[in-house]
Amino acid sequence: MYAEVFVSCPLDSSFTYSVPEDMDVRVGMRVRVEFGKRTMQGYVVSLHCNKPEGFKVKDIIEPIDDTPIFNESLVELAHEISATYLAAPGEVLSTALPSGYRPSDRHKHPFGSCLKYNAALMPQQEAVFNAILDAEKNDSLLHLIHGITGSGKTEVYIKLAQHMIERNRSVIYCVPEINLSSQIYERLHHVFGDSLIVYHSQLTKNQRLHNWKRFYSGDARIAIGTRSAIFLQNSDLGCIIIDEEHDGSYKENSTPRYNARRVAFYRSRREKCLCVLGSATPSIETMYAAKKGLIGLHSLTERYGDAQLPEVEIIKIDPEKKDKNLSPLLTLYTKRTLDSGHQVIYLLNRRGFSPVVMCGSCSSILECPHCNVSLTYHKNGSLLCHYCGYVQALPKICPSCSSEEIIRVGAGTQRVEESVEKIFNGKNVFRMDQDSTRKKGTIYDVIGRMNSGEIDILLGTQMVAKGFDFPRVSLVGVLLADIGLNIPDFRASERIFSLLVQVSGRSGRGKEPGRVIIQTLDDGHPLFQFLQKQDYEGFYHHELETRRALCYPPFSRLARLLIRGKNRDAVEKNIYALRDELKKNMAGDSSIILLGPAAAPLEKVGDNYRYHIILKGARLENLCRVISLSRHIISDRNLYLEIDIDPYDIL
DNA sequence: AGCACGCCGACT
DNA sequence: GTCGGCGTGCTC
Repeated sequence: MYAEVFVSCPLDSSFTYSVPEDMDVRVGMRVRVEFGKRTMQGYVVSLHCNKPEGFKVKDIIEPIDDTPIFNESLVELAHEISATYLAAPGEVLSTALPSGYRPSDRHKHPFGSCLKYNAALMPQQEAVFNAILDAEKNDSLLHLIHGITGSGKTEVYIKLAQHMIERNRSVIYCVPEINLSSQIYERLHHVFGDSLIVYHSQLTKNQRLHNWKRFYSGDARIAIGTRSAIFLQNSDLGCIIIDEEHDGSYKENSTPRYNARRVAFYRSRREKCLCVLGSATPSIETMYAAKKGLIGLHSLTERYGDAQLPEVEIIKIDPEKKDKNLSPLLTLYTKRTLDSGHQVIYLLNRRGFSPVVMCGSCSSILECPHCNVSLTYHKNGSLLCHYCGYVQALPKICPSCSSEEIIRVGAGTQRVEESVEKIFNGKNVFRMDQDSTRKKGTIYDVIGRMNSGEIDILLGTQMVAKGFDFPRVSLVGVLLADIGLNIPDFRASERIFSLLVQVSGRSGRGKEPGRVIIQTLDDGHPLFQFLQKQDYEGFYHHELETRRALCYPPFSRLARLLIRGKNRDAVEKNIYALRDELKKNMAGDSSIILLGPAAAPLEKVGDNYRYHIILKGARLENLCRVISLSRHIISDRNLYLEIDIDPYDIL
């Protein structure tokens, strides 16, 4: 007996190993094999009796699993993903499957008591629930729930999940971040008990394996997790839920660069299961597909309970003024809100103390020696690179002109925390960013302290914007809405609009009406008009026209080819060679547009120079064909070619 | 991707 | 003479 085995290597084909007489090896098992000089984990995708010729066959060393942990349908899915994202099937399988050896159930989820499940659906929610199930009968499987913040999308998801589980089918519930998964975990646990598992990268390998097996066997029927949960296997998948479908974290940032949302579409089609996307600010691509009728569109326009959408005010701030971080109006509203016993959330999407340190004499900016980004000053006196983690002490004199006039420009969460504490003396300010929540469980702690009323002002980066449900927050302040708006990326507007709608939605979730104050340097930017009216439709149409004019998605598919390496000349030389090869292979295909080559906006990260080419094409197959034909041109082992199909950002 | 082999420069 | 640079090729 012989087994076709994939290993995690950038190689297209499987390898044949012989199965020793007395060894129990079945399709869907992981095995240990000798591959060249090393032993690796392999994935058995088929068995046969044809003695291969032309090479000597090695024995499988031993099976890792005693029973299969995946089936043929995952193998087919892996091939589809491999073809779409131009990654090797073995690499896809190793990403999709858990890698532990000994299943462990030692994982304990932190429990709090901040959320309660309310089973009653409001009429709109009920209508959406019914519409989706009706459509399912007609094999209409893809659905988008466009629901304003606080409209109770989660209740609809839960009802759908219950419906499936009652019919002995299973459910995968994807959320963008682990952060959110612990909150929703608790809520779902009340409903589904031990039938629920979690699946994300913060579990250990063995915990992942344990949960994978529980879901695979049908012992657990519902899984909540981040993007990797999209690969969970089950004999009868009934529904995939992609919450906050617009979120960029569904896109994997290393090979295979898949998007869990697209994988969900593939699985929905293959396994005839429902796929329900939800968002208050759907991605332009998803909404476009919905409006074209390719995805069923459902709206939730009312907030759950008695809550109303908050009132939004846009304030132009003067960068010259001393109180630019906290305008008089925001200060006033904050005082009022705190005086009435409510809570405030401030969003400042930038961590550290000050994002730029420059010399007042020669105006040179201190940059990371490994990346071409400015170093951020942190409170402990260090200068930190937010890309590669490089740390150095704040220099006493300017490295280029030796002047002693070192100025810290701009404000991050740390600096604003200091001034907010000063202004609202005696109030409890909590700063929530990557630096303050590095320790496990901190976020859970914050949730408890917000609910108990211990925290008055929660100040943080985009972390504070997502998914929280604090009924006593009635004011949200965005301290500088411009951060990230002007980066050279076609999704910048969409990202910021979504973030600002999301954070606005944290205000006014209880009985008290909410208010949002957005401070910006550029109140003329069209985005703010739509934001002020909480007008997603308006923003969508505006953004769609921009995309149409420049032929960006949804009017094209994109592929990004990036070469990185330590030697700038080699990178540059090879990106031009790649350009020539692509052009050659594109000949006659006028449907593909090639942009570049150019230095990537982040030209150097971690000592690697980065140059890229963007391809736009009407059809993904054509893009993939041209890339496949051209990629071999890069053979320099000191260079690395990143192929990113449907990139989320192009920095 | 690793990890070999292999073929030339500068060292004890 | 050999230690070690990284170009090229293979992995069942």
